[in-house]
Amino acid sequence: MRMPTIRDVAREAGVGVGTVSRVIGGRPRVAPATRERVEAAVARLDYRPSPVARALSQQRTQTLEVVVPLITRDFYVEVLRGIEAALAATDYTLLIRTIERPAERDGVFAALGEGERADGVLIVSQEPPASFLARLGKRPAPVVLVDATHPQLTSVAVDHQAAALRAVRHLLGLGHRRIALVDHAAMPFAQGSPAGRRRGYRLALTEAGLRPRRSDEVVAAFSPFGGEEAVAALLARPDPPTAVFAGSDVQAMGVLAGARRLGRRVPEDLAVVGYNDIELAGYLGLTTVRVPMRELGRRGVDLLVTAIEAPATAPAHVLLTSELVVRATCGG
Amino acid sequence: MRMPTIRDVAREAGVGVGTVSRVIGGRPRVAPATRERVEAAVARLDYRPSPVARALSQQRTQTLEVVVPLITRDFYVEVLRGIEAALAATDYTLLIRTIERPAERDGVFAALGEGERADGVLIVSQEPPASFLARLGKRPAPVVLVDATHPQLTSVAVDHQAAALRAVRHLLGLGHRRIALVDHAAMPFAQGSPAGRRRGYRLALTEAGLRPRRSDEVVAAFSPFGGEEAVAALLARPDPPTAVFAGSDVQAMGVLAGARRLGRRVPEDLAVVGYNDIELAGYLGLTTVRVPMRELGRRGVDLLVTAIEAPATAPAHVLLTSELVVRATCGG
DNA sequence: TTGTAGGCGTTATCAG
DNA sequence: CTGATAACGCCTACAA
Repeated sequence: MRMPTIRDVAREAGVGVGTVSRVIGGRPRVAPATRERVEAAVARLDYRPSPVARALSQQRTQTLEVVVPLITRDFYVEVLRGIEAALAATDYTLLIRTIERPAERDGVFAALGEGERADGVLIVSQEPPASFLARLGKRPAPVVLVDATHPQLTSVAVDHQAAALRAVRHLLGLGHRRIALVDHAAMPFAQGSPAGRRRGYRLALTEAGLRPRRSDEVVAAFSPFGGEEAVAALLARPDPPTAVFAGSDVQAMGVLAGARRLGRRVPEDLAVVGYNDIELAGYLGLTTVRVPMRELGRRGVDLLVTAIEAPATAPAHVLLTSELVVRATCGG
Repeated sequence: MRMPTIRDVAREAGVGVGTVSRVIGGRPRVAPATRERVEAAVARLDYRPSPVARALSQQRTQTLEVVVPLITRDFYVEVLRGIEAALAATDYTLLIRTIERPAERDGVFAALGEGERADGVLIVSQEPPASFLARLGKRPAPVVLVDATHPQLTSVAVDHQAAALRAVRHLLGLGHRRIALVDHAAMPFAQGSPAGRRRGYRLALTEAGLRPRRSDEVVAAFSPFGGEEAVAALLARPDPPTAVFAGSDVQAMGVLAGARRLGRRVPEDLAVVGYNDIELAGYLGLTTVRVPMRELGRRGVDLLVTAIEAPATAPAHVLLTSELVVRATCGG
């Protein structure tokens, strides 16, 4: 019932363990005949090397750890898919940690580089806490930030500000002068995307000679309901906006439905632009910002694997670009 | 730059490694004063025990492996959330393997119980291949099937047939006599849910004295587009159905939109029932079958952890029940 | 209560 | 080309 070990194989094949190790490691310098004997013994015993023992001996686990916030959101799921896709080409395995509640955050980061459980870490949409950075200072381990940035750490991010700027400029170009921003609240430790979008939004208005109004920036729940509530409130005002830029397609979907429910036509009465370009967006004919979500994950893995395999170089900062996908809801 | 080991701590604290091991393992029988000295040394050195070495020594990795098909679908994401939730209470860690393409399947299962990389395995919505089962016969390892069943393996599943039966019965009770089934194709190695639903659908019709027609069973792409195409084809027939039972909420969403686009009112002209009860369903007012997706994951973890910690007992088979959530689209 | 030695399964080194 | 043997870092007897 015990799993056969390399020693069992060696005995079975009548060779030393070193030779077996060379054979299963696919290393050269072993006589063809010997190799064959060993392979036969491996097959007969159905031997499989222990990844744990190998990891201890080589100081390498062939595992990547990824820290990701609540995996419900399409954004993270897409990033994960990108990570998975990139991983398929390597022989690394994925260890996943999610931070669903802020309280979990400290524990997760404390255990993060913990005793080399993984060869590298991918942190998605989170700002690493100071304690973690301090630890890194002493024993630098390969870490890559995805959809976040930090001067000392390698990262792959998207410029949310530039993306929002472009989206709002497009609406301005269409003649809109009252444009509302409907976004979700920033996550406790990842102000990133909503903050960037807000800056881009304000900048676009300012550029056009308009004064951004705080009352046009609405924070709504991250769901269609949130979007619907927000648009209802906006349209109930004496001077309603003629366009809405939403911080997520999910909220944009609610904006669309809410506007229609109130008898407004889209895009004639209200133009709507979303963010992310999830699968649903195409179906809804939603004009939106296409964020390279999978690419974020893929590049993250590339950078991490490079960092693991190459000697520590200076942190790289990759910035991916988003593009505006014009469909029906903006009237462009 | 080297990570401190238990030996460094022992030297620093002026004790033996055994004592340090006892302290960090939280075991009793160590003098308070000694314990304090050791803890101080641990803090000073910022020592963290190596999970790899511990795993090798204890033959236990404190890791659970989960095999899940394409993580895009809400169903799997929800199951994963359930798994995560249950895991949070334990000190196990998650190793994830996805099977996006059928070709990956063999490789994943071949490497599955491989040399104790994990203490247990959770297989989601997949029928384990014969080769895997054979291996299990020789060296039984804790495995739990989620949303799938096998006589020899512990499992937690939902009765898709019963759920479909109930949903279609409901439509029949509302007076519908032409009810179409719009479902997606079964995955290569997991006929499970579409097959079960089809049986339930047919059974309900038969019970009501109706003859199920093959032409009323439409296989559509797993997307809103798929649902929309399917409903368009159905409504174009000379004798269109008055109700549609969809195999997923995502497709039901397309059915809704497609029907409306063709000028049909829902539920007056066409009743629609979905499946799964994803978040969007509530928003759309979609009547649907609530599948306990998170619960599947949670129970799976419970069963697995039990199997790991208790001696091998007979395989348990847990069957979870779904309920029909009546909202607006069925006219009930 | 505490220290020491042996073992967990591999890989790497180094004679032969 | 091949076989011992010493790490790798920890845990668990066992002895003191």
